Parts: sequence; C-alpha cells; structure tokens
Amino acid sequence: MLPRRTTVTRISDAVAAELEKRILEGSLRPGDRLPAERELAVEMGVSRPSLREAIQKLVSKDLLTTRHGGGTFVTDRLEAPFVGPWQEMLEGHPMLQSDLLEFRRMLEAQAASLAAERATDADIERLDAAVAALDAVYASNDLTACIDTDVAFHQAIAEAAHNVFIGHLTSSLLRVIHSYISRNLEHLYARPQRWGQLQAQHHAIWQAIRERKPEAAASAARKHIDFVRQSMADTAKEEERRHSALRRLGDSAS
Amino acid sequence: MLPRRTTVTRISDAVAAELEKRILEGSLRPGDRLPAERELAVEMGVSRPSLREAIQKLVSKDLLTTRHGGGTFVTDRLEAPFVGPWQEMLEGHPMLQSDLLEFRRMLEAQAASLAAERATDADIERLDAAVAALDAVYASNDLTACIDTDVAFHQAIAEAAHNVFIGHLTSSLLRVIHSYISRNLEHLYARPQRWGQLQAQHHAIWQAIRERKPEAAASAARKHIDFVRQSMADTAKEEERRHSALRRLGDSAS
DNA sequence: ATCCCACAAGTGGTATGACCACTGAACCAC
DNA sequence: GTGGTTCAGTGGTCATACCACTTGTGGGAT
Repeated sequence: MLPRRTTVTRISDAVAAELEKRILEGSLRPGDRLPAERELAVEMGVSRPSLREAIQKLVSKDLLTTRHGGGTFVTDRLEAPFVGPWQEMLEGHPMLQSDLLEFRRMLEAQAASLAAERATDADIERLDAAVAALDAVYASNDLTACIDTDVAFHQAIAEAAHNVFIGHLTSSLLRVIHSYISRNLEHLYARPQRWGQLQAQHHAIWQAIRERKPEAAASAARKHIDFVRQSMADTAKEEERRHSALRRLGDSAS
Repeated sequence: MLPRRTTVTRISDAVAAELEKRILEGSLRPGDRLPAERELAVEMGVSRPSLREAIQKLVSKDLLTTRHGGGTFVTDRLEAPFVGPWQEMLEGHPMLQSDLLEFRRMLEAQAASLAAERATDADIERLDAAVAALDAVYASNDLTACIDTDVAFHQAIAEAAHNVFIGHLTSSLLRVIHSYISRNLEHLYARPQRWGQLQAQHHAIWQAIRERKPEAAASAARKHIDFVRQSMADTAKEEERRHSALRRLGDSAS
C-alpha cells in the first residue's frame, strides 16, 4: 500500500483540463457563465485558490474571460492553431515590435548587401520570378497571396546572401511576424498611394541587387523597413482610434 | 464613460507581464532559478496567491517550470526556435564558421553601436566591471576563466543595446560557439603580441561606447571580429601544417 | 577514512477564511 | 414612470497555516 500521494499532477492543471474538457464537450458553451468560484470549488472538491489558478490559466489561453463582480464566461473561441512563444510575447509586449523592426532593419540590410555581392544567376532568376509574382499579385485582390509572395521575396533575398544563418533567421522571423504582415498589408491596401510605394521599394531593392550595388541595396532595404515601421505606427494609431470609438455595450440577451 | 473592460487591473496579469519582461530583458535567463515564492511575493509587493497565479500562467505558456520542493526555473523556450538547429549545423559543417563570423560581425557591430547610444549608467558600470575582469584574467593563466569573462563582456554590450532580439540572439550565439572561442583563445594565448591585441580591441570598443560614439563602436567591433576571423584562419592553417609536418620540419615565417 | 542514511531546512502545493471592489438588479422615493 | 439608492452576489486580493517534496548536511555504521 503506497502512502497517499496527492495528485502527481498539479491540481490546478487537473482542474484546468477538466474545464477545458467541459468546454470541448459542449457542457459549457461559448457565452455561458460558469458557476461562482466558491460553488465550483466545492463542486470539484478543491480550494478556491487552486480553482482560481486553473481559471487564470484558461484566461491566459483566452478560453475564459472574467468580469469583476460579473462572473466568468466562456469565450466564443476561434481556434488559433500553433502560435509560437514569440508571437505571444509580441502580442503581450507591443514594445517588442520596435525592437523587432530594428533588428529586421539590420538583418535585411545586410542580406540585401550580401545578395548584391554574391547572388548567382539562379538567385537572380528566382528574384526576378518573385518580383514578377509580386507585380501580378499586387494587382489582384488576394491579400493572403500578397503576404505569401511578399514573404517569398524577402526570403529569396536572404538566401541569395549565401549565409546560412541569415537565411535561417530570416525564415524564422518572417514566420513569427506573419500575422503582423497580414495586419499591416490590410492597412496599406486601403491606401493606394502607399500601396504603390511598397512595390517601388521592392523594385528598388531588386534593382540594386541586380546591378551589384551592395550599399544601394542595403540602403533600399533600410528605407523599406523604415517605411514599414512608419506604416505600422499608423496602423496602431488607427486601431486605437477605432477601439476608442467602439465604446458601445452590445446587449446580447438571448 | 465606461470603464475599460480589458484593463489590466488584475494583479496576476501585471506580475506575469513583469516576469515576462525580466525574461525578455535578460535579467532572468534560461536555467535560472527564481527567488522563492515567498520572497518574490514580498519583493513585488503582492500576496503569494497572486504571485502563484502569475507563475502558473507562465508555466502554462511553458516559459517557466516548477519542481515541487526544488524551485521555479526559466525554460529555454524562447531560445530554441532560432538557434536550436544552429548547433548541429555547425558541428556537421565546420565550414559554416565563416558564415557565423560574418553574422557575428553584423550583430556585434550593431550591438556596439546601439550600446553607445543607449547604455545607461548601470550598463556602463557593468561594462567597466567586465573590462576590469578581462584585464585581471588576461594576466592570469586561467583559460577557462578567460572565456567566461570574454563572453560576459560581449553579452554586457549586447544587453546594453537594449534590444531584446540582439540580447537573446547574442546570448544563444555565444553559448553555441563556446567551444570555438575556447579553441581560438588557446591558439592566441601562445602568441603574446596577438594576445595583447585582443585586449586593445576590447578596450577600443569599450572606450567608444563610453564616449557615446556609435560609429566608432561599430567599427571597433567589426575590427575585433575581423581579427578573430583572421586568427581562426591561422589556427586552422596551423593545424593543417602540423599534420603535414610529419614529412617536413619547416620554418613558420610569414 | 568512506559510505550511507536520517534529519532538518527550504521550497512549491494546497487549503481556509476573511475582506475588498465591482456589478447588477431589486427597491424605494419622487 | 423615472431616477437614485441599496444590497446581495461575484471576482480579486490577502494573510496564514499546513502538507509534500527536494536537497544538503551532518552523524553514525562499516
């Protein structure tokens, strides 16, 4: 007979799993209000702090939301599959965005510079194709295709630099900021003259690489990132504006 | 006016954000053990349950792990995605060293430049201490201590740059190349005049940062890496020569 | 001297109970 | 009816105590 071991797993984990299960199984549906913490704690046979730890975990996973004095509710969850730790950090600490852009400014400038020095004929061909794809897709209305093509262009430059680490890191970073690119492109798409500037900048980088001008390529890449930085600041400002205009309480009596 | 619902009045959220910040900025590094919950709660001026809720949130994000009776530790979740594969890449293909040095040249130049712009008094103090430690340890014969101090110096610069990505990437990178630094320092140690140059370069970077000269700092950092690159080439050449020295005992005049 | 084990200090894990801050609806006065 | 007040219910926070586990240390047996 083994001495009575408390759960090998933490209670808060077990409770969180149980609640998650109830949500997945449908006994707790989006919009539903959970029993009061004191009740629920008794029902599950755990203390309130343990229950709270579990709830807060689910809150941080955006499965639940709490309203002080109101109650705890199940969010209508849109499955956001696989976001890495850095994506979460970027969401939680917006100041990281400027750090990231600063870093990209350095990285992509160096990549463009090296690409201008080292690009092989095959690299140039790939760049030509990427730019052609950009031109084509920018004329269309397919935003998701825009993102993919845009990413492919930057990735092609990074790989033309013929430095594995620059290539690998660029790839990782582009993956991390995919959602941000999406958001930003959406913003720019509504502004034709700015939308056009993007193409112009891409062409400038491309041209400088083709003409084997490292300094010009680096400079063009930096300008591009600076433009993106400015544009993201505008996006943020606008979202803030929209947010503060959205001070309406929707009554969802059902 | 309606009170903002998403306001971060929840203490556990604030504490979680604070801990995340400490991890991002490098004051809490992977593998580090956090202060005991009771201590940390006092330090942050919150109760232990609130602190625990925050910790559990980070545990659920896999940023922290807890060992019952052992302590709470920082995971390497943030380091893994970027430099994880690099270690194996380097081991499999040693020729990638030049790529890596090229990468470091860019990274450390940028770090030095930003450090010259942004270093706080505390950063400068830390740099002073690192340089002093370098001077002390370079006079001794302790090679392993040399490496640690050298790494600490470069890390101090990276963190003085106040860019999360530069800080983390430098940290990971230095850990990856630890063995290479070791080999190279060994090589240099046998050549007093070159050994002295190292110190001179470190001092040059340090001085430029202290005098707030970004360009000079970047340039000094680049020179340092170039010197290292040259020296590693020599190391490789010498190892080759030693292999072929079986048939010929030649002079090593250059 | 060496090795092993028991013990104690330190740490995370859990529980209890109390109080505060906020919400929302019933209630009362006008 | 309308508007303000009150109050019960809820999440948020705290202090404290105790339990379970790890770790290092020192004392004992060999």
